[in-house]
Amino acid sequence: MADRKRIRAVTSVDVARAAGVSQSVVSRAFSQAPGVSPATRERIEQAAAELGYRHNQLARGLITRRSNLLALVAGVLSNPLHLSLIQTLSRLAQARGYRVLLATAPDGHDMDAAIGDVLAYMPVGIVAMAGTPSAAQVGECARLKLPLILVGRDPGASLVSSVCCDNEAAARQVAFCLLAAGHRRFAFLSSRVADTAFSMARERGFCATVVSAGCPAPIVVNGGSSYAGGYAAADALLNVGSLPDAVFCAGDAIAFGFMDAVRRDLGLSIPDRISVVGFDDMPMASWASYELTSVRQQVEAMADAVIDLLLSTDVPDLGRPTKRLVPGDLIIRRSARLAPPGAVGV
Amino acid sequence: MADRKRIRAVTSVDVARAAGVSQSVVSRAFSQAPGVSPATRERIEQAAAELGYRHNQLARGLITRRSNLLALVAGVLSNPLHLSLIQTLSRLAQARGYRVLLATAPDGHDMDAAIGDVLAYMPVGIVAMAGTPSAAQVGECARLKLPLILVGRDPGASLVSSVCCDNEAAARQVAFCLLAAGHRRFAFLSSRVADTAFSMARERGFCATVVSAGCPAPIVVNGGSSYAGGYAAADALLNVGSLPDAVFCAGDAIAFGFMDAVRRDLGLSIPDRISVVGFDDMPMASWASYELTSVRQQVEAMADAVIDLLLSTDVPDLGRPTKRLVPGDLIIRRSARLAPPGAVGV
DNA sequence: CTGAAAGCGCTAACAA
DNA sequence: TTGTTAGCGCTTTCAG
Repeated sequence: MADRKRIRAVTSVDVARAAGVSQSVVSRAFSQAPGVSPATRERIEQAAAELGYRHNQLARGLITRRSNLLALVAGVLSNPLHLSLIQTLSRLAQARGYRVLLATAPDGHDMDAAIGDVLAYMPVGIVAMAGTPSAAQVGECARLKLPLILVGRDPGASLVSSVCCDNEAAARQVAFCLLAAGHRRFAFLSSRVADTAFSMARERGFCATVVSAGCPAPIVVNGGSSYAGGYAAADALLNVGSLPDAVFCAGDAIAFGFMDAVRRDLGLSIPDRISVVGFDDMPMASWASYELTSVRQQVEAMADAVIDLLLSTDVPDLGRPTKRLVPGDLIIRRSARLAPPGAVGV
Repeated sequence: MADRKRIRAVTSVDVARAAGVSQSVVSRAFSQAPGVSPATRERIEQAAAELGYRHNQLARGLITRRSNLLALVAGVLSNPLHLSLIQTLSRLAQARGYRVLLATAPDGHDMDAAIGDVLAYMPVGIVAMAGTPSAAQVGECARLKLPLILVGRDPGASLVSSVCCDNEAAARQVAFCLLAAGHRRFAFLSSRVADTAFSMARERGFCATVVSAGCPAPIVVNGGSSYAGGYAAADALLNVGSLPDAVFCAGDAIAFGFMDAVRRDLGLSIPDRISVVGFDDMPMASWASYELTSVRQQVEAMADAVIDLLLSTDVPDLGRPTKRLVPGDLIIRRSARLAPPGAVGV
C-alpha cells in the first residue's frame, strides 16, 4: 500500500517521520517561517538531506496561490540586449527565491495569448519585453492584482507600469555634445518600421534639441533597424542633398551599415568628414573597425528596477502606473567629434 | 462562507455548476481526455469562457507529477546563438503545450544547484545549455527518470544525451574546401580558454584533414573567443613566421578581429592574400565590411531534436545516452577562396 | 458518457 | 514551540 504509486517521491511527511516531528513543523522549517527551534530545524534539515527531500513548489504554489515564478513574456527577441536582460532578470529573480517562466509570443501574434497561458501558473508577476500587451490584458492583470511591467519600451498611452531607458534624454545629450563640437547639419536614421516607440523617442529628443539650438531640423531617414537600412541611408542622404555633419542612429546596426557605406562607397573619413553616433552599444561598437560612440542602456539597473517594482508592489496601480526611466550612458569612442557630456553640462 | 477567501479564483467547480455537470467532466474536457460528449464539451467551454476560467497548472501538475514545464538550465549566455536557441526551444515547447522554466547558473557556479532548484517544479525534462551538469547530477536525473539533454556542446565523457552541431564534420568540410582551392599553409584560431569542447572538436576536424592531405599541421593560436583575441592572433602568427594561406576561426568574433588586423594593420587583402573562415554565422558575418564565409549552426533543427528527444523518451537511457549531431551549413561569402562543398564531394 | 470520492504535497489557522 | 486539521484545484479510479 505504501508503494502502490510508481515512484513515491520523498515528501515532507517522510521527513517528519524521520526527524520525529509533525509534518507541519517540517513545512515551517522549509518555508523560512519562524516558530521552529534551532535544534528541531537542524534535525529536520539533516533528515531531509539524507532522504533527498525536495520542497515541492507545485503544492506550495497551489495553496499559497503564488508559484514563486516570475513570468517573462516576450515577443520576437533579436537584440543582444534582450539576452542580457533575460539573464540579468533571471539572476536577480533567483537571488530573491523566484524563478523565471518564459513565454514567447510567436512572430506576428500579440502577447495576450502568452500572458493568458502564463496566468495558469500563478506567477508573482509578469514582465513583458519586446512587445506590448493590449489594454484589455493589462486590465485583466490589474483585476487579478498581478503586477505587470513593461521593460525596454515606452508604454505610450497604455496604462502599464514600465521600466525603460530614457531614450529622449539620451538623445538630447547626444545632440548637445554634437552641437558643442560645432556640428550644425544633422540627420537621424530612424528604425520606425521595426518599432515606433523607442525610435520615436530618440528622434524627438534629438531633433528638438538640434532645432532649439537654432540649427535646421535634422533630415530623418527611415530605413528599418538593420545594417542594410543604415547602408542604404547614405545614398538616401545624398539624394536629398549633401551629407550632413553628424548622424545619430536609432540603433548600432544602422550605424555600422552607415559607416561602411560612407567609408567604402563614398570614401569619406569618419569622424573627420562626418560624425556618427549609435544607440545600444552592442559588443562590436568597441571593435577596431568601428569604434562607435554609442548610448549604452544600463541593463543591470533596468533589471533591478523591474524586480524591485514587481516585488515591492502590493497592489498594482491600475490607472496610475509607475514609469521608471533609467538613464543611458554615452560611451565615447572615435566615430564622432563631440564634447564630453561633462563639458556641456548634460 | 463562500467569499471568506480573498479573491476566490474561478475553479473547475464553478464551471461545472454553471454548465450543469460534475466537476470531473470539466476536468476531462480540459485535459483533452476522451469520454466527453461533444454537446457537453461545448457547454463546458462556453461556461468556462463566460466565467473566465483558467486551467490551474499548479494543481494539475501536483496530481499528475508533471508540471508541463520544460526546464532550461543555462550557464553564462553570451552568444547570439543562445538567444535564438532559447526562443526556438520556447516556441516549439509551447506548440506542444509546454512552457519553459528558465534557471541560470550564476557566473562561476556550476549548474548543479540550478538543476536542483528546477526539480522542485517537476519539469517534464531538462535542457542544459552553455554549461555542463556534473556526473552526479546526471545520475540523479536518470534516477528520477527525468530526461536531461545537453544542447550545443559535446558531452565528452559525460553520460548525458546531447544535441550538438557536428563541429568536427563541419571543420573537415571547411578544410576540404580550402584545400581544394589550393591553400597549403593553414592556421586555426582557437578559443580554448573560453570553452574547450566545441573549439577542440573544430580544431581536431580541421587539423586532421589538413594533415592527411599532406600539408603541414596548422599553426594553432589560442587567444580566447573574442574579437580582441582574433586581432591579436595576426601578430602572433607573424611572430611565429609568415602568415598562412588560410585561417579557420573557432568563432566569428575571432574572425572579425583577425580580418581587421590583417587589413588595417598589415594592409593585406582578404581573400587575395589570405582566406578567412569563421564559425556560427553571426548576423554581421553578412555585413559588407566582412562578408565572412562561416559555418552556420542549424538552430531550428537542433531545437527540434532537443524537443523530440525530450518528449519521446520514455525512459532516459542512463549509461546509453543518445547523441544527436546536427550538420553545420557552410555559408559561402567572400572572405575565403574556396571550392564549393559540392565540388569536392563533402 | 457521467458522477462521487479519494487524494497529490503542501500551508495556515487553531489548539495544545 | 509543536501538533491537528482542513483545504488549495485538480486528476483519476471506480460505480452508475
